[in-house]
Amino acid sequence: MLSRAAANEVCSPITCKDCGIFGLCREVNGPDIDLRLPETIVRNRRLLKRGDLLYRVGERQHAIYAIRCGSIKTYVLTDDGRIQITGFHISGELLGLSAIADNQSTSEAKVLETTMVCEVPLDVLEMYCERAPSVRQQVIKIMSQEILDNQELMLLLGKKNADERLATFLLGFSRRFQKRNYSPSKFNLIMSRSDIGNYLGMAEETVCRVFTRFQDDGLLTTERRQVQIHDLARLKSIACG
Amino acid sequence: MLSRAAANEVCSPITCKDCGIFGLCREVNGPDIDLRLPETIVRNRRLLKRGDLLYRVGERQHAIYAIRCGSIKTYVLTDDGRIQITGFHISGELLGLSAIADNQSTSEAKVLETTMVCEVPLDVLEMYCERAPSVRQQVIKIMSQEILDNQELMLLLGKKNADERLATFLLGFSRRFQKRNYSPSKFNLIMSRSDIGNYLGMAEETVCRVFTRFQDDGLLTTERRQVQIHDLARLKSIACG
DNA sequence: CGACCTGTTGAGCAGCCTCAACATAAGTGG
DNA sequence: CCACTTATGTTGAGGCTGCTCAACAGGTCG
Repeated sequence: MLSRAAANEVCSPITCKDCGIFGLCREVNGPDIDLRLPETIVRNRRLLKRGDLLYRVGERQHAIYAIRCGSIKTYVLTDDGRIQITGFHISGELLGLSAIADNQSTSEAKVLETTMVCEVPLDVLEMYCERAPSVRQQVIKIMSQEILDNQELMLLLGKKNADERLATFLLGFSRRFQKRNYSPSKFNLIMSRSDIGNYLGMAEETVCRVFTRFQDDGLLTTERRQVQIHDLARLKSIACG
Repeated sequence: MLSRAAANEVCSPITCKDCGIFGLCREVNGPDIDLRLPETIVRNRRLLKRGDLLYRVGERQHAIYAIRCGSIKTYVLTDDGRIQITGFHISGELLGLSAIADNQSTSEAKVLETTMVCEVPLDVLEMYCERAPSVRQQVIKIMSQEILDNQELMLLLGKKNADERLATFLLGFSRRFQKRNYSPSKFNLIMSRSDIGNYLGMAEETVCRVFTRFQDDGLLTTERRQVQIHDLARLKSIACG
């Protein structure tokens, strides 16, 4: 069997091509070339290992980040330390958008596996938003998309039962992997059962039980974090929106 | 006792002063006057009555909206028609930001009481984003703030119990009314118990029961939608983040 | 090899939901 | 203006989904 890293993602030599702001970089080097912006929008790259915090609550935040390869979870906290995971982010996705409001992060980002991120300082981003219309439009589009994703999670947390939650979760990952030309029916989950449960608003044990039930029903096969979906259609009907 | 409308909001003659894009309008008429933008950013105003839909799922959406006076609830739906209310919006707030991603609304907006909205077409907004840096920054800030608010709701839906949910909800409204120079401790809720329950991910009956318990504990007094909070500090400690 | 982390399964319980009945306010039409 | 209908809010009883606590198996890593 493939190792976890090999199955989902492969880190290639550092280029701007695969990062979440690929579009931004492309625009800078392409259609808007008349702007003669001397440098790339990415000012720094950082290599992080499992458990590292990319940013934490209350910290001043001067940049947004794009994941080049690897994966990161983001979460918010209650006063007494309870955690709600708000997203699992994989290569090509942007992080830190909620900090733009007041340059201060209200959430935390923890690295799940060895991860490379591209850093875009907020002032550089602002400069590009000023000069490159397509960059500006893309930033707004990405933020709008994040609001949309959050709405879907709220629907899940507020109105779905355990089966629907897990089915929705698996479908989401299936689609995201497919978009990156990985298999939509066979993939490695990058996070623990406990993290899945936290994200979906249910106990770790309940996640296990639903996985077991899905497996007994012939919907899928699991072996720890490796998932093989056998009946995407039925999974969709369970997920229900 | 004051009527519901009179207690919370008073509609003044139509100016741009009180709407959510006041800042935008101000900028257009102020610091960036050198831009010589001929018109105001608001192109249309609409008067809506209780039950009207401002926009609905799947509809093409060409504008965002600012509430001048009144109130509107927004919600998303599952395939089988379950609803999750994602927000209650009052005067001065912006709606429809999630539609920018693909010019199509994935949520619905239903009017709770007679309401006046200002309409800003997306292309006009884009034009102002191009020419007025402060408008651009403000739009991004507002979207960032919405992401932040949604994160708080996810925390509530995923990790809080019934008491914490209602306390958090009441505090949120207390703060919003205070920001508008209304009393933070005495106000009219603009929505039904059923809507509160839906928003907070709990049954209408549970909302009632928690209200009753809070009242028995001397935290507050209610009479239908009129709420008087007696112990904001204790409510805060219950809300827990 | 032992310590630890992660995942799985069982038993019992509790918080909240569902269903039902009723009270009161608000809306509607004659 | 009143009688009727409808919408909204409140309270009770009982049941169910999913949580908590606990034990254990299998990987992983020093």
